[in-house]
Amino acid sequence: MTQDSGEDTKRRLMDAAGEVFSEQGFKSATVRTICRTARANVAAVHYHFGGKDGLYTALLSEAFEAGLRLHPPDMGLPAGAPAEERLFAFIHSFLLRMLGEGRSTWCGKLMAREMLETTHALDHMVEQHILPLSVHLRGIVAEILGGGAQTDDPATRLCAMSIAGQCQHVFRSKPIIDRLAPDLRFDEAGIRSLAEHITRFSLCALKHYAHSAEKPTRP
Amino acid sequence: MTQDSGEDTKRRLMDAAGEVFSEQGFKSATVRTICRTARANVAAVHYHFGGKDGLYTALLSEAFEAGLRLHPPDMGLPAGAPAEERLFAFIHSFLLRMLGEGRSTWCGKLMAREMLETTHALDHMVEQHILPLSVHLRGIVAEILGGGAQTDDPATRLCAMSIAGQCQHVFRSKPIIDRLAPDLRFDEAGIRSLAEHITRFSLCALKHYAHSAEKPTRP
Amino acid sequence: MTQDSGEDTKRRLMDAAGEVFSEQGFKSATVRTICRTARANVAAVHYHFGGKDGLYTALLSEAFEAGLRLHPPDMGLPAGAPAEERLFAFIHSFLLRMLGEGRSTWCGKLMAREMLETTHALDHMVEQHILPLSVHLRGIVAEILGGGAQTDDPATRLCAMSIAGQCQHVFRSKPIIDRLAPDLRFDEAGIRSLAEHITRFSLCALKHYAHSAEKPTRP
Amino acid sequence: MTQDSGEDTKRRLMDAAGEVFSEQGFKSATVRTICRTARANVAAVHYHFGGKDGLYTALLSEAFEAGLRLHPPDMGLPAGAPAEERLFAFIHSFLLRMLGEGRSTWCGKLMAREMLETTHALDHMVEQHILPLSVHLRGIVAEILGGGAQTDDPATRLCAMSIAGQCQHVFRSKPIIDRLAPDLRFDEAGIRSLAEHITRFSLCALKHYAHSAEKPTRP
DNA sequence: TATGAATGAGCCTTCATTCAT
DNA sequence: AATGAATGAAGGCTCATTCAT
Repeated sequence: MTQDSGEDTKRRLMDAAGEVFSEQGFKSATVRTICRTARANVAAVHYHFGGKDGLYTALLSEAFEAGLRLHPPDMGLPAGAPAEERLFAFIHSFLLRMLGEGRSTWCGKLMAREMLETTHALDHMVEQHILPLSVHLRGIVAEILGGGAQTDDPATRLCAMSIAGQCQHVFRSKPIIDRLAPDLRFDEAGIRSLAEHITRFSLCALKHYAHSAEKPTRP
Repeated sequence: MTQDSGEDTKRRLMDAAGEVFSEQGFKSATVRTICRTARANVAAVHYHFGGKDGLYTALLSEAFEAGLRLHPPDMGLPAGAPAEERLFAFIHSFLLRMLGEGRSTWCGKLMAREMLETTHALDHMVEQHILPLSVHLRGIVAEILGGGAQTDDPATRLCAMSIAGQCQHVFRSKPIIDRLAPDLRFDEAGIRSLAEHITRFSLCALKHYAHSAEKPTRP
Repeated sequence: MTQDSGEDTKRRLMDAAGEVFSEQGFKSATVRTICRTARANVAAVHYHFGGKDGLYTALLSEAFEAGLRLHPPDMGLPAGAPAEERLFAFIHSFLLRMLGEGRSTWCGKLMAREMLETTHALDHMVEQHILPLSVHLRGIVAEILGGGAQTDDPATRLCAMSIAGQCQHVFRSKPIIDRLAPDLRFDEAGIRSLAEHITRFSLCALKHYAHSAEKPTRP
Repeated sequence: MTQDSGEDTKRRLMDAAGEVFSEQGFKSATVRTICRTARANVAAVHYHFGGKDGLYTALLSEAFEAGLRLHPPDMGLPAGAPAEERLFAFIHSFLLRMLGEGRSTWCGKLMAREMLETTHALDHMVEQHILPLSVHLRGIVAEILGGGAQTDDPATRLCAMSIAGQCQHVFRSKPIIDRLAPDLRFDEAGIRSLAEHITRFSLCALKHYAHSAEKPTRP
């Protein structure tokens, strides 16, 4: 209708796709539903994105970037800040990206679905966004582990995985957590509390990991 | 064909459904595929389970119990065993249930799906199986935390969540982990190694959690 | 509905496909039209033939065979009959197959369309049905040409082509012939007259072909 | 883009349509493909020709005339040339128009299509171009038949049809001929050879047709 | 005059489900 | 209890066409 309706329709389609895909998953979501939500024609998706796949890929890319832009993993901290603070920033921003409100959470939901029904978009996503995040976290971890730990050491990798796992859990198991611990709130303060716990738990672990027994003691 | 094919067909359908659903997801899986796998007629699913949904629900119920029966959370340890060993057993059995081979893993995949599209089956699942597991874990955690920590303390809950999160992560983010760390193997030895790391990481954390600062230090 | 409705529906679909495909061509014809004509469900085509392609291939095969069964190229003549008579039989049956009435003419129409929009079904058709016909004709031609002419000689091939061309023309250019020579009738007697002309024309040519100048004289 | 693109675009569209329509057929060819080939906008076809149909009709008209202009049926021979030479010229030019390269062949393909789905354009085409060609050929044929044969005699008509049929066959059954006789080439020399054969075959027939038995002998 | 965007009808196909046997 | 055939509702996609600029 308007002169810039070209980009406008594209925007509306992306927004609608974010809603629908993250709620129903790639397979379940239908192009028709997305277009109805976006008040656009069925053919618009194919015109602008080349098909359902194209729309999904474009969405995934954009969602990740939007999330990172809103809640960058260093949360504005200077690169020279102490590792402890940088770890907290990483964890806090992680939770905000996935538990916060608005379109920044699409990404988390979409990725969670991607874990169940992997599409070809995942490879690109890992290379482009997830690997850098992983390197970032492992840099912090290696510094805290100390003792000459490197970013690529197996121990560093495992510890980073333990931290990422804690972060993702509160999001991915939300339905269960809601039932087991109904008093946990996921508002701004609640998210901050969670971030503080995970940071504290992880710092304790990292600081003593190096001096702990390789295998659990068996007296 | 055979005379006792009544119950037999039902059995074969469940097995096939486990395979197909957990590999392709609920929506992607087709009744035809399941029936072909089970060497049964297309209409058999509707005859025995009333439809695709019914089959899925029936499967979900059975899968959890089968998993717990195969890899009980104490792995046969006596109730009086040291908390460290019981923690390792809990973590190890957790991983085995989800990363192992065969029908014990169906449950994990199906539960992961349930996190995205909650059905009425979840409430029953939580009450019946997950809450007991949670209590079990929190018992161990409280004991290790020491200092009079109770099973219901917020700190205990959070720490238990951190442990469960680490366990679930290796399973739920498998597609990503496969890409980021292609050398990680999930055979028997690999699973054991993972369990050892998570136990070690968590023990370090638990043992020093009580004496750590509430908030990350800000020197 | 009835017990043998399985084969019945298949039959009706083939009949409808013959009508629709031969009138509209492969691309233009729609599965819906065919199914409506056959009073069958849209999905029936995919159930019985695996798709539009499958139905088309099956139809083409069957139509050719039905035509040949109804009007065999020797028209019942003994193998030892004189070559002239066998040539007439070949030409006459050719015209009957394409200009006659009923389903035997589908094949001609379909093949005509195949010449314009070749589908993958053509290769099979050539190997299975057309090559044998070609060999048959060339056998007769070589015998009439005399002088030791072989079935595979270039001259034999060209002459056979000239004969086949005449036969096909009356069918393929029917709309034009109807306009240029409106008095030509294509009833039983008319077809016989045409066959007699083509046989006469071709016999004259074949009998003197060998002794004619290689190139048209240029005095 | 350029100032004179008005007529220029129309030209390019016609050329592109000739290529695409004659290769893919009316239904298969898409407006988009044609416009892409012509480096024109999707809407250009509708602007200049009123739609896909209009473009096709316009093309059909032009193609026939272009073909006849390029390869006239007398191929420049004086009207007084011997009938044998004029027959060869007629046949040769016929083949060149349909088997040659470039835009002269569009006509043949489009006409072949018209035989299957007659449009209102055919009547005009017959009156304007085909009837004159028919008269031309029948004049030659009557002369060769001799014995006072007239242009309008049934025998003359039938023989002319036999000749036209041979010419059209090599073009209309090309996909089959390519498979049955893959060594036949349709380059300049190949086309000349074919014209020589058809002329020779037809001359043999015409010269003895009058004295042959009405019906094939039955000894 | 020419264009990029938008439209809606229609196509082939797939699927869960039901029916008659 | 079990089967093969049939059904109808979508689903993704393509296409000719139109619209606003």
